[in-house]
Amino acid sequence: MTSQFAATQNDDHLEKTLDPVIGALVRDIIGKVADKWTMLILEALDQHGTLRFTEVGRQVGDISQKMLTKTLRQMEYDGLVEREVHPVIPPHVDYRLTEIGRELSDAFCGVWIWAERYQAQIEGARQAFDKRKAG
Amino acid sequence: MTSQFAATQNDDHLEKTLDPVIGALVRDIIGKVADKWTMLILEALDQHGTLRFTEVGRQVGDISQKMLTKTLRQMEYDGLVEREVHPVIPPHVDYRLTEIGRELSDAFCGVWIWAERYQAQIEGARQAFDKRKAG
DNA sequence: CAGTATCCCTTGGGATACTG
DNA sequence: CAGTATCCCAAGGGATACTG
Repeated sequence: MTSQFAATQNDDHLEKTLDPVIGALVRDIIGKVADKWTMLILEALDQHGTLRFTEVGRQVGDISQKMLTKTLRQMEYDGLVEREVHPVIPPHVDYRLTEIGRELSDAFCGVWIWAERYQAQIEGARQAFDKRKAG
Repeated sequence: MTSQFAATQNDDHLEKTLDPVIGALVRDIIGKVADKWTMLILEALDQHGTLRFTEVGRQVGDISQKMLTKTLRQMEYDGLVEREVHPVIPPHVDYRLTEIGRELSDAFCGVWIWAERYQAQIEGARQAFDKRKAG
């Protein structure tokens, strides 16, 4: 804990911080999973079921090979995707969501809908903010 | 578009990428909002209603003043939080969620629940991954 | 095809010090 | 109290080249 906001020890009437209720592992998981590329890949695999490496990249669109590899590895590590290698030449590798990957995709669904629904309002808020600062 | 996975032009039978259906602005919004600190602050303000600058930091726990300021500014810019300055000495600044901030918090709720529910399974997947690579 | 390795620049993010 | 400003290091992330 190196936070500049740690509660003082004798202030025991203070409400607890998020730490105890949320837990370090959950925070770590959120840190890994609340990521743009993860969300995009989750979405792509959720829509298409099974995709090859290159197909995932094509579906996501604007992603470099490096980030695609890295994000897929992390997702595999966390058990969100299954990776199936067909030992043929040229190589053929399939990716698909696991059960918990699908569940996470479902959980993020609400966030996608939120972003879609309020994009105009967010744009408005940004312009209002700029105008406020300028004026 | 600098992706290495762009569909070739004459392959018009290919399924469309996520780009047209998701949209650049929505992707940008997700990029801003799918962030560990944003999620934690959203959660803190959702639980407590209104908090002062320092209180937000204390509730989040392990956040530096720099990231707290920066994240709160971005959230204000996007219209997720309202910032109310009381012109007194010493300064007093209140933060609270806007309507769309609360909606986003709700949308993220499913992700928190997912992380909470599957943390053991994720830990298991990680250990299995390590063992697979080691063995 | 499905990567890995390298280079190199940008951003994230903590620590510390200072200010109205 | 609620910030800004500065320094500095680590991680993100694109481009290119190479490999089984």
